[in-house]
Amino acid sequence: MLDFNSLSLSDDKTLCELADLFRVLGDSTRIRILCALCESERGVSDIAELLSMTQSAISHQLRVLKQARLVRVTRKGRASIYALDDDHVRTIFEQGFRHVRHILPSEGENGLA
Amino acid sequence: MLDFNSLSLSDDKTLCELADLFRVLGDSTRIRILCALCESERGVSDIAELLSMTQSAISHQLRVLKQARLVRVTRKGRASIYALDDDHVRTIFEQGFRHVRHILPSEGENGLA
DNA sequence: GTGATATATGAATACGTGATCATATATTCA
DNA sequence: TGAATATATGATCACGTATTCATATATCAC
Repeated sequence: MLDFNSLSLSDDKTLCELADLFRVLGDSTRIRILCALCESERGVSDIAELLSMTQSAISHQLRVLKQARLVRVTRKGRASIYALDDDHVRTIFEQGFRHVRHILPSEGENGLA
Repeated sequence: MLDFNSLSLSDDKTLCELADLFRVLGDSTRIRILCALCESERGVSDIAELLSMTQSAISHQLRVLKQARLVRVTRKGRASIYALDDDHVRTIFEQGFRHVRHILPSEGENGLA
């Protein structure tokens, strides 16, 4: 557990970085990209085809995800292979899903998924 | 652990809800409000003063946070007291911080906080 | 009831941003 | 080298949204 007293309002820089992280996650295209990468690493055009979007749109979004340290790239020939930067992203996702799906309707851990 | 195979691209509705949740978290004002509420429940004008913002701006944002089920309200006299909806929010924050602060540089759980 | 206080809300505006189009860069192969 | 393929990038536009201002609603004290 982290110490949330350290999250006091004085630490504005960290809070802005946190908001920035969530802002990057707050777009359905980027979420779908990350989901695609949860399964396995992929090239740009593969992702574009998976999501039925243009290569350009995906490339632009991958740039955003890379800047946020959420994905990493490796060149393989003329392809850029993108992957989740670490398993961290999965954990953030997991908590988000718990909220969205109301696994914890109000309090208590008795899952009624 | 959740099953991330269930996060396949077919489940677009859930993915959009997830993006919506993160979008709400992706604003520094709302993050600061939630942080203020991490400490204790508070009235609107208290929050406004804490963040040096207008009552109106805070009220508008609290509405967004309420719609996202991130905060709940109780009336006490003429004051509306806002609080985190559940401890869930803290957990989501925690994961976000872990990423921002790079507590896990690449992999492994050995915290070098 | 009136006045004071606390919050909510609607309209307007300024700003950020996601997708598109055209084009540039990079890599492989002949 | 030149053609083909894969990706990156800059400009533009349309749209969403955070804040402000003015005002409405609600609650308490009298």
